[in-house]
Amino acid sequence: MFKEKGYAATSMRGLASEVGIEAASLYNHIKSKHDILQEVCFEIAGHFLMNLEEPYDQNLSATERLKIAIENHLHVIIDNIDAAAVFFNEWRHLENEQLQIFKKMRGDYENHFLEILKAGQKSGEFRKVNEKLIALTLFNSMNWIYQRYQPKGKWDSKKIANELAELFITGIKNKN
Amino acid sequence: MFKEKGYAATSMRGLASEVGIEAASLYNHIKSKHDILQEVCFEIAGHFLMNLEEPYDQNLSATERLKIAIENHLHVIIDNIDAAAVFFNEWRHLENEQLQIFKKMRGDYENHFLEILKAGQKSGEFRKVNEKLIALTLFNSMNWIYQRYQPKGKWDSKKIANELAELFITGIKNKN
DNA sequence: CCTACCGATCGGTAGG
DNA sequence: CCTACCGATCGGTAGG
Repeated sequence: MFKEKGYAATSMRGLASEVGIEAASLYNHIKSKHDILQEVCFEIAGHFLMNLEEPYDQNLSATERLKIAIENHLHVIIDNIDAAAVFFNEWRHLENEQLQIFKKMRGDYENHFLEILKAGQKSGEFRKVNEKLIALTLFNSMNWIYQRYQPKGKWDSKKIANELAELFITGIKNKN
Repeated sequence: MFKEKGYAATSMRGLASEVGIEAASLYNHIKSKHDILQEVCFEIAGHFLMNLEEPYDQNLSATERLKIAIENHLHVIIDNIDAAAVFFNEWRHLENEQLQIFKKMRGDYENHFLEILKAGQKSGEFRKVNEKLIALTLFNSMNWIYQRYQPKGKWDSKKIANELAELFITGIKNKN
């Protein structure tokens, strides 16, 4: 419901009737409406950040690391498609410290892409680009997929990852 | 306020106090809260669609047409940055026919990118790609820019357009 | 898990 | 443009 109507437009009574109980009964399972949003957002944030913590083989090229980062990112979205939608659209309804923590996590995550781009330019694999612009473009170009991906549809998550990785890597490769 | 808090979480009283009047007085200028959303969404939709209606030189290559489409699209967003944010985030609060019209317009617009990709593959300018996936990726990879673009910041709208166009066109060009 | 209820706030209208 | 107000609905609590 958060995905379809948005956090603010979803009522506790609406959530309750979806589960078949009264609104008051929800409070035996959760502390508040905000609590649900927090749990969803930070659960997904945790999935994304886990991808960063995996130690990577130092021998991997920036190209290979970028490909893995794209694959991992897409898999988190596709494996948690409804929660990912809430994560991307409703995070701004987080409050105070939660919002700060969220923004910090997102920044750290974006920096991962930035660092790979820098490494690739340094090694000569990638051409000279506006790293920040391209890192944000790359990041955001994957984040719409929850809107269109259908679990039983004709798109396969591995094919999507391969196609997007090829698009971007070809797009920033040094020509030669 | 729709941009920062979202449509549902923005109250008429909040809007009114931002303008320095009482909530009731707003209704001398607008019909309803929904009306404001509609006007914002369809104003931007109109800007996007105007880009499609411009007749294009039949001699232009798909590559050149794609570049122009990217430039036009980014300019609409950058020239209407707050309204564009509402357009992208709040359209789902449109109702009934308005929502149907909106989705149809968006579909038509996405098809424009799709057609350029198809034309480029036919002419041999572009390699074989999953056109629909790449068209949606291209479309969505530009739509985050309102989140980060600062009118007085260091990014220039033409530089952004050039850099993104180069990224994508290089990414789908035939190798030779 | 429920009924019953709280104060607050919502979009909007009447009437001036 | 305002005051005054409408019915509806909100998130949440008390008490069982």
